[in-house]
This record gives sequence, structure tokens and C-alpha cells, in this order.
Amino acid sequence: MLAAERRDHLLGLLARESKIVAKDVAADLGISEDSVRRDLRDLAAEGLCQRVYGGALPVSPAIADYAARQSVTPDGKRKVAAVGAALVRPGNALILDGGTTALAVAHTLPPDLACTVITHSPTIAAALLDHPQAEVFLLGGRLFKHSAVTCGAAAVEAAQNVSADLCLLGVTGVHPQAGLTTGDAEEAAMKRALAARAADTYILASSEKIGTASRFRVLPWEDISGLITDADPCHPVLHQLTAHGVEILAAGC
Amino acid sequence: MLAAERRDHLLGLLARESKIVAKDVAADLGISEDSVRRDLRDLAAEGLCQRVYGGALPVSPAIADYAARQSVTPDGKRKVAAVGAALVRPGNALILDGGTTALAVAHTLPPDLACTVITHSPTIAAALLDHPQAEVFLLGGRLFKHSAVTCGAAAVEAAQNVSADLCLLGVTGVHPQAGLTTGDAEEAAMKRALAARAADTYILASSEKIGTASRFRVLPWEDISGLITDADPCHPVLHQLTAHGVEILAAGC
DNA sequence: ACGATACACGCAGAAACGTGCAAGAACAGG
DNA sequence: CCTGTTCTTGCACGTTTCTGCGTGTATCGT
Repeated sequence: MLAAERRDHLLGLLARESKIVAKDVAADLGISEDSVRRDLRDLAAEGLCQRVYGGALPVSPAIADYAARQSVTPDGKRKVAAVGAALVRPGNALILDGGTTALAVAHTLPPDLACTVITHSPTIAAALLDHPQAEVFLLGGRLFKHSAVTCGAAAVEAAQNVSADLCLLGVTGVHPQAGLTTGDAEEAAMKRALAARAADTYILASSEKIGTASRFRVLPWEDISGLITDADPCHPVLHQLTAHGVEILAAGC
Repeated sequence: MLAAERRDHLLGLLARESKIVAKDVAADLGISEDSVRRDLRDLAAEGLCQRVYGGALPVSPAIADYAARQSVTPDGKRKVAAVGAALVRPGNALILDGGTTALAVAHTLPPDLACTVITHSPTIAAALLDHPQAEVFLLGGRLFKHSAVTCGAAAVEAAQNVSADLCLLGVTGVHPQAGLTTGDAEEAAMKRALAARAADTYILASSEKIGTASRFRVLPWEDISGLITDADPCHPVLHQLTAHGVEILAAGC
């Protein structure tokens, strides 16, 4: 049995029976109690369960599957998302782009954070349905299926009617010469429209994006407040960006 | 064995058994664990699986439940949805309301049906992401979480800019005296706005809605073209509706 | 207060991992 | 047909991670 599988099993058990008895599980799976205890300790450290004498209990029913869902997104994106989500202050309005990293941000927003999220991604809107505090405003328009966001004239127009404190933007390429790029012209235009409506714009760029470039330019360096990445801060490309005046927010190194 | 073939095998295994143990696969295929590990690493880099110690897991269990969730759609709603979907002609523009029955319609639309779907539900938009032919237009606005649709002034305004051949509307109550009703005033207004933009409006009403009434009136009988339900056509309430001039489309009796 | 149980910590063996390397196959170009 | 290149594959090596056990400590119920 895989360690990760065992972890899932524990989370499932926790969700189903609302409690875990370390001894029983160990006997059930035919593994040592130590392994179970170790897993529970890890899970508790990540906030996925509450450790009690003899086993574990769910943190809180809502938070449990919430955090569990997070655990399936790749580590890098999760770190980037965590830093991005931490930029949001209570009462803020946040413009959130589409894409998997932005989706991770939506999942990472603390359940008790009251804020307004403006997005052109139906996926992100759907993800925020069970956020107890977030007010969600959806920007309508023609749906671009490959990236699951609305784009085009209607969407850009809709964006003109909102303002926000912060904009978190995903891109597909971050390159010292090519700049911030994405694979579709309409999307690039939409990202520009979104960034223009926020006081501060930060780029979400998990490490695999660093040093790559796509077809269409999104924004010049001077239009962004910073870049959030889990790449090594010593990465040569990041050094060059600093030279361009871009603030680098390191995500968990 | 071809590398690509091996890759497919891994993906298939992952879908079927929701886990891969590198050692076992290597033994099964008679190749080295290194190759398996290399493949898994590549797959993980492409986001096709999640690498864990000892093997790999599916990137998101959500995809697996997705198909499962569909099958739990109650039979009645599925029948109603099938009749609703059948009203859509190729090239038509369809305004699709939110709600579980409307979601079932989205899932029921034949993959080869080229049409435009206009909706104020991010959930439905997300469901249509993998429809190969449907053009989707999303109506933006403030998101009402309890029903997962956009409502309010902005959404109504957005609706003014579209026109469609057909509108499929969900309601929570169908009552001879109270009429077509729903539980929220904003939603009711939004439904009216949607119906006003289509040549024909049909109501999706699975049998449990028949004879019940909610707080807010949506539309008068004369504004709808018909009502789709899986309730017994001999149901007394339906008879009364026929007297009101409402066409009843029976769904699977 | 006492025994029983659960716990954390350290340790060692085992398993899995990444990397570098070399042999072999597939391929393009001359 | 030959040659050089590239890609793939399996092996060897050192490293990291996991697991179960023993030990001593903390916590629980009586």
C-alpha cells in the first residue's frame, strides 16, 4: 500500500466516520501503529485533521474536504497560491484570473476571509460557491473553452465596470526578453483589461513557467507590482527580472 | 513495447485502479522500474498524474466522481432534461437557466449538436467546457451562491444584449393558482429577463415540483410555450394547466 | 497514585529515488 | 550503404525516504 494512498484512506475514514482510532486502523490495514500515528501527525500539521489521544478527529466538517481538495494540486502551484492568497486583506476586492494556479488560489482563500472576488472564470466561480464569506462577481462574455474563461469584447467591457485592490494573473510564460506571455491573443487582451482595473497586479508563475515564452505579450514589466513563484530565487531569469524592477515574491523555498 | 504504448497503459491503469505502483507495473510489463519511474515523472510534469512515493495517483479524483455524479441525477430530471435537449435544433441559440435539471440538460446535449448556449450559471458553463460543438456565452453579474447563478442588475442588463430561439427555465414550484414560482425575488426577476429574450420558453419541472408553490412569481402562463415534466400526464394539476392554455410535454411515461 | 496505554524519539534495515553512464536502436544525411 | 547523432533503456551508485522496533516519557482511567 502506497503511503499517499494510506493518507487518502485516513482522510476518507475521517470524513465518513468523523473519527479515527489509530490502533484499529493499524490492525485493519496490517501496518504498525507508528505509521498511522506518523500519518496523523503529518495530516494534523497540514491542518487536515485534529490530533487527539488515541487517534484523530476532523478539524471541522467544512474545512476538512476543503483542505483535502487542496492536496491534489501540485506542490509548486499550491505554494504560489498560498502566497497569492495571503496578499488579500479582509474587505479587499480581488480580480482573479483563470487557470489552475488561480483556481488553487480560490481554494486557498481562508474560509473566514470576507472579500470580493471578481473573475472571468466559471470554474473559479463554481469553486467559490462553498466559500462562506467571499462575494463573487462573474464577468460574462464568450466562453473560451481551452482555458475555461470568458474573453472577447463583452468580457472586456464587463471588466471596465469593476475596480479592485488586487489582481492575480496567471501567464504561460515569463521570459526576460519576451516578457509576460500567453498562448492566445484574446486572453492576453482580457488579462490586460483585468490588470488595468486593479491597484496592484501580481503574476502567478509556478516554476515551470520561468524562462519560457508564448506567442502573445500580456503586460510590460512596469505594469505589474510583482511576481509570485516557487522557483529558486537564485534562478538567473529571476535575477534579470529584478534588474527590470520586478519584485519577486518567493513561494516556499 | 513502445514508449507511447507504455504511457497509455499507465494512464489506463491509473483511470481503472486509481493508483499505480511502480514496482508492480515494472514486473507486469517486464521492464525496469527506472523506465516506469521516468514515464511517471514525465506524466506528472504534464499534469496527467500525481507522483507519490512508490508510484502515482490520479491528478484529481474529482474527474472520477464527475461521471459518478452524473449517474446520480434522479431519473425524473434526466427524462425531463432529455426532452428539453431535444427541443434544441442545430444552429439554435439556447438560453439555459441554472439548477440541477438545467445542468442535466447541458449534459444531455448531443456532442454533435452545434448550438449556442447562453447561461447565467457558471456550473453549466463549466459542464459545457467539454462539449465539442457548443458555443457558450456566460452572463456575468453577482453570484448567488445558494442557486449558483448570477443575478442582479448587472446580470439582467447582460441578458438584454442577447436573443435566442429557445429558453429552458427551471422553477421550484408549478401551481395552477400561484403559477410558476421560485424562492428568491432576484432569481425570479432574472428568469423573467431570460424568458423575455427568447422566442420560446419552456419550463423544466420534474414531478416533485408539480402542485407546489414558492414565494415569488416568475412568469404568467401566457408567457411560456410549454412545460416539460415527467409527472403523470393525467395528474390533476397538469389538467388545470392545460385549461390555462399551457402545452404539456410529457417526459418518459 | 498506579498500571495500562498511547506517545515521541532515535535507530537501522529496506525500499524507492535521482543521476550519470554506457550499450543499443532509430533515424537523418551523405 | 555507411556514419554520426539522437533517443531510449537498463544498470550502478549514492542519497533520500519510509517503516517497524525498542526505549523512555506523557497521558488516561481507575
